[in-house]
Amino acid sequence: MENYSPIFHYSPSPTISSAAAAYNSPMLLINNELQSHNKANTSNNGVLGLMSSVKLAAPTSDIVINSNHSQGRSNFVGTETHHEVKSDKKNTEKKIRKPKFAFQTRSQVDILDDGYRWRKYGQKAVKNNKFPRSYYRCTYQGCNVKKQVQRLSKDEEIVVTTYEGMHSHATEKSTDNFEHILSQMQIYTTSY
DNA sequence: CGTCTTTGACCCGCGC
DNA sequence: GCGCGGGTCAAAGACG
Repeated sequence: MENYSPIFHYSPSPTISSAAAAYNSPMLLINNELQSHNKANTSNNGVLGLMSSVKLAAPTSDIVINSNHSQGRSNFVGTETHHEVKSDKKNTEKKIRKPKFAFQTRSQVDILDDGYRWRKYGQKAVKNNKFPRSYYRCTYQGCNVKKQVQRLSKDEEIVVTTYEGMHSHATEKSTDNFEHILSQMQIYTTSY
């Protein structure tokens, strides 16, 4: 697999979408023209039907972002979960909760470029799913953000990307397209 | 040669 | 306690 392509041409934008900014969470660039690896023949313009249906989901949710386009196809549903993590290995059983943020995306490529650099550190077969789940960590020094990428076996075009943690740095790339999408989103918060 | 992926082993929590 | 499933580590290999 290749590295992330450094070529990104999103037009500059002065503002950051409120949703992603609120979470201080990685911004998903819903734009896969940069998916240079050829898992699927990306001979089209790189849209790959991504924009047609984007969803966000997670097993447990605190925050749900949902937006239904008038055509009923631009579905954008987001959930943020909190994951308990031990801060120390010893008796400091201080479990801190890390925010989790899962995107469910209809795409033929597994890896959605969100502007950050990720290093893959694991891959596991998932039960009841013929596709493996991949584990990535942000390579920025001191940034401990992780993400998981998983394709549903129910619907092979659905890719679930789960972010965990908050980036301590900015992306190197513009987040324009995502902002455009997020501008159409509504945010619903639910408490559990 | 440095960076990143691959992949089996290992660890840990949880349910039985 | 044991087995299973999910998550991580780390050595080895691939690649630019």
